[in-house]
Amino acid sequence: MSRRATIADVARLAGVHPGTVSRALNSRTEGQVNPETIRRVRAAARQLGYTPNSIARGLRTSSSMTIGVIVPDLTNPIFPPIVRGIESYLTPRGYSALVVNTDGSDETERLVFQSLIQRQVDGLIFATGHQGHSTATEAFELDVKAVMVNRESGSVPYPAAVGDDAQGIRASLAHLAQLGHQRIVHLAGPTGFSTSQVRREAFVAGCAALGLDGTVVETAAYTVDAGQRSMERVISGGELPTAVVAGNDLLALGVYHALRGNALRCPEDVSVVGFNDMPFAGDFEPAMTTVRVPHFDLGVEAARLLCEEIETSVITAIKVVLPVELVIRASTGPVR
Amino acid sequence: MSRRATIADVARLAGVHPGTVSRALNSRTEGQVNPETIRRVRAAARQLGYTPNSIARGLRTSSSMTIGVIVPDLTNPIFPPIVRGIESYLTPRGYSALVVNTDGSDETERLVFQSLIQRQVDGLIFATGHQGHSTATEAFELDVKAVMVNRESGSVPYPAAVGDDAQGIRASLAHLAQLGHQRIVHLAGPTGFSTSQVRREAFVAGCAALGLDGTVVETAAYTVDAGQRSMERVISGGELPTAVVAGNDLLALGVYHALRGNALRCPEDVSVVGFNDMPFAGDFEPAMTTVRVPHFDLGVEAARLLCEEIETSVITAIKVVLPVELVIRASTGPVR
DNA sequence: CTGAAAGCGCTAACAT
DNA sequence: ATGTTAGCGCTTTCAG
Repeated sequence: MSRRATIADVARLAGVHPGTVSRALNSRTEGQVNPETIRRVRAAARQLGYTPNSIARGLRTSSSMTIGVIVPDLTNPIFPPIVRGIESYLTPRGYSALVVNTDGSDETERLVFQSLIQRQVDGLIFATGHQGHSTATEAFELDVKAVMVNRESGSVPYPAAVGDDAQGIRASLAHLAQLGHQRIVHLAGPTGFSTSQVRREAFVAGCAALGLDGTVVETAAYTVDAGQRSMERVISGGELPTAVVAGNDLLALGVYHALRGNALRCPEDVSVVGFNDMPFAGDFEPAMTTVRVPHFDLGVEAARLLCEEIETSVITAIKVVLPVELVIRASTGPVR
Repeated sequence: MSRRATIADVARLAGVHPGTVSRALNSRTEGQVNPETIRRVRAAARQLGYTPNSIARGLRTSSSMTIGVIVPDLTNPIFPPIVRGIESYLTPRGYSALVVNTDGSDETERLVFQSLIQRQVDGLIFATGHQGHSTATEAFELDVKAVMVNRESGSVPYPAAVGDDAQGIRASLAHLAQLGHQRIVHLAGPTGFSTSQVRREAFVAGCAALGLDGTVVETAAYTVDAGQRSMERVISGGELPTAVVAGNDLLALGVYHALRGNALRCPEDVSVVGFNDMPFAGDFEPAMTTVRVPHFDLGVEAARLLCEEIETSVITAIKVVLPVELVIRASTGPVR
């Protein structure tokens, strides 16, 4: 990469002072400079192929115009839409999103957090909230502006953009009750996540309200394997439920696998409801009944909350809850 | 965010010159400084919670330690694994990956390219290669170091990490021939992408070699909808093939939809082979026979090629081709 | 082994 | 409306 033109080169060619070039090229300050001069500066800049060096600008203005986004694993299909939503808000405002993965490890998260801080990010979006979230605590103590997305913080009063988990579970339960289901198992996501807790509590409350025989079964992680293992325990435990409300779609997929492995059919033997409506959930075998969470919009809202926090410099512990919608497909049917 | 400690603060506390702090804290130069001094500097740094400002360092060293990654759409399930592969190579080497989306628009790509250049990225990884790829041409002319991943460049001699597309198609054809299929349609991806072209040529050559009756049908994009539309044309066109080799899994999913919409069964009426083995391809209805492409490893190789280019400053127009593997599942069966 | 000094490219007071 | 000056935080010669 050959040496690139600087503001000094442009100034020389346009016959003005570097400071003037800076003012002429910045939309906020171009009002302070003669239109004719602006024209000359622009021409010189174009001729030299000048591109502002945002590193130098960032050093001077102490704002990098980049936002760190911390996700557990980009490969989990709910995160790409969230990230795209974040970018769709940030990009038009001149920010870039620096996305990093933690693989669910607090240790890794601390490392990537450090690297984001070194890069002088203007703010952080955590998709990794959980109880005892030490990185969020550290960020909070360092006065780093941040928000949570999808999951709420388990440890600090950062704003959050989340889906209406409780409503999603209530809708699932109502749907199952209407189909005649009575004995229902909830495969609860791992403890420590706000999503797991809210969904679990909504399940218990919902069963009580509808007079259903609900049982909560733990899972070790939000993964297909964990869902399969937990469901296999349910199956071998005797009394089969007629329906399963899974903590998310991955767990529901694990339920599919366990059912198939035990020559049980879905929905004929057991109905299954997922959560998230991850991409292609409608193409699974059987097409999955699940709760659609507006992940893209969650990303947009999180970015908006963060930008407001950055601009106003006040940490408003607001929570934005977006509505969810039960999508009924082929994995649920009448009890028989 | 309160004012953070700088190297000057550390120097003052440790009673040394800022230059010495810099040397003491940098692994490449710490050999030049007294161990006892290093200890004192480290203690002072820890006490102040000092974090190096990589923006300032980048300005001084004119290297940002960030790599731009340009993808069409993170929401397309083949890209997250590629991105993770890239990061897995870059992160341990101190680089960060700045991922941006183009949504397949050259205009958007030029914009994000500009923003990456302003951010002084040390190199670029394009997952967007195609014929007349103007952004790659621009990058090349600006002497920007870059590599291609998944698709080769249609316009400039940048190195590329790609899967063995031709081999994948040959394996698919051999599998279908063995099941007795004769009349086979290839749903070719849109022209202009190296993947489309290589797969299409391999299909034609493979059919000739195996004595199969192969027909190529165009698609407008690598999407489910485009696959469905093209397959519907095939179905309404009369003579139904006994098997379809789709340009990728999304197109194959579109074939599923078209078949279902016309009360045709897969694989009983038509066998279908996809390409990529995208996540959850085994959970579709029916479980998809497809060619597994090692996307994560493609990302690793691309990052490696780029780092070599950055370090040696020579653009070696190398191509790394990774092996692929046919994964046989339930969407292909004997002809009947 | 350490200090001194310069400067990466830019912006923002201040002065004119 | 434009020029002048200083300096963001760091690394890297050059001296000593």
